Amino acid sequence: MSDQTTCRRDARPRRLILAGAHRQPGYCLTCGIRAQSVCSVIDDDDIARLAETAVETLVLPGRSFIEEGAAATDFYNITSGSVKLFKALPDGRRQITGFATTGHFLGLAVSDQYAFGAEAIDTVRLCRFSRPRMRQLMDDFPRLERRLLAEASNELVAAQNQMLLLGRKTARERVASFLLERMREAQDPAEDVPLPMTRSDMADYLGLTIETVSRTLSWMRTERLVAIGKGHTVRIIAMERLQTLAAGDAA
Amino acid sequence: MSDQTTCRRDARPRRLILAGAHRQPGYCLTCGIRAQSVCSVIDDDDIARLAETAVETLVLPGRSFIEEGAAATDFYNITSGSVKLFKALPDGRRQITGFATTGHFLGLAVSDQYAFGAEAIDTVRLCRFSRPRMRQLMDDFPRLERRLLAEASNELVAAQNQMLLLGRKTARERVASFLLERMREAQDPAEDVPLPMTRSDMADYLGLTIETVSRTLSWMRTERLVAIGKGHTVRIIAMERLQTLAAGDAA
DNA sequence: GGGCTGATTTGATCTGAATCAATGCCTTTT
DNA sequence: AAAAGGCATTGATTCAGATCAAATCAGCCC
Repeated sequence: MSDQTTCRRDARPRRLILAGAHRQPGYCLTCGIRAQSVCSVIDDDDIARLAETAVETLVLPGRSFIEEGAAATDFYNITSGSVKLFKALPDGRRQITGFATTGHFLGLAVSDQYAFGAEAIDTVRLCRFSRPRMRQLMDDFPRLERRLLAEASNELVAAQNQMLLLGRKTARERVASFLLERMREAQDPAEDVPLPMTRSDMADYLGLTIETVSRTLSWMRTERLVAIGKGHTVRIIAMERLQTLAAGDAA
Repeated sequence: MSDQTTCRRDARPRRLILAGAHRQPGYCLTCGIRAQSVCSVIDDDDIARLAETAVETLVLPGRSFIEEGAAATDFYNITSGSVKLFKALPDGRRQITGFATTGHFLGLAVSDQYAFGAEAIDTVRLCRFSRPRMRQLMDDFPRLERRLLAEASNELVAAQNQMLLLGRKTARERVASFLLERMREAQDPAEDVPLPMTRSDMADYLGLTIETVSRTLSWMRTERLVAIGKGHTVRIIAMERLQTLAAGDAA
């Protein structure tokens, strides 16, 4: 743990640059997740402008690509994989402020510097947009700025819900809320809820400890609220009871 | 307490409408806080457009003007007074997500409905802008939308800091952080820190109880970190020690 | 298959803050 | 001026979750 912490603090963010900027519009034209991301507001006619701005990046599991406090030079759009966003205290205490996945746009919560760090949970692919270029795109395409404002609004709503959870919910209510949120985020809600992150990450997101997260999941299994599957998945069995618990409505 | 809670839940938001929309640009031209608010991006030449959109509103202490879950019809700009923004659970547990004061623009954290409630701490004056009209202004004045995106970004940064506080800080660290934040918000940082809200509100903001907030302030007084003044003010005595405590850096 | 490492679960004990209770203080009302 | 009401402080006790410790599990590598 101490070795990992040291390594994480001193290591420069490492990632593979695939090929630098792709100057051909085909890059963005063939993007599989364009429809669900902020890029969808740019028409096919103008797609070259977008493509010349985007730099595709691969980040290996456990590697970070945004360092808290660093100068805010870029925006990022996640094209595949899972990312944890976090803030840390000097003694290593950590609060994960969000989990981001395919289609999430990162970089709105900044002033001059990044207010958070970002680290890949599994293998992650990103498009990186430099802030000056993005600024120019926003000026040229007002729809883009409008879309970013909508993204920011959604993030603010989510942040307020997280504050309520952290400030006032019990451990059980927090874990229940977390499972339901993960389910909503999944591409196919009918399947098992994918939980690619560790118990430690969940704890850092919920303001709890690893042991309490584990204990609570075990309690839910015993109460037949969920079934804990293999390969980092959870199946929700008693959906309404879980929702009642998450809403703070249990008797 | 229960009587107040009941009243607060059932009462329709009450406020005084001063005179309806002011159709004369003089209204916004003479606004004392325009320079520090989002309205500053609108030039004097175009001020009539702004004035015809703004509805001045007076809200008495204790009254709410935004109801969580209601249809999001308006934005608000605070022109004087203090406001608490909050989310509530069914059993009355409450999390204050922010304190807003002069110059704060409210209404960005919404989807179709308001995700939070807002209530006046003291006498509050507001300008209200209907969302359709504001939408039109944003289209006509791209600077405005850009400014709102910057406001949203700042709010996201603040939200992340609040998540860190709620998720990982001790009670002492929380109260210290709160005092420093209030000091930064005050118009004149050289004077005593104004705390117009009750201990209960502080507790709901910090994820603590009334007693813990009071105990912690008393401890700080005993340790000569602060002096607790009359009329809802606190004077910070040992600034650096308080900053160290708030940063989670105390030994 | 065996060994190793990191993650997860489980058990026992501890603790920071919550809860409950009472008192004090300040402001408003009569 | 006295009473009432609301807020703040203080003391005693309790408790939800943290901390500490150990056992088990899962995945990877040889």
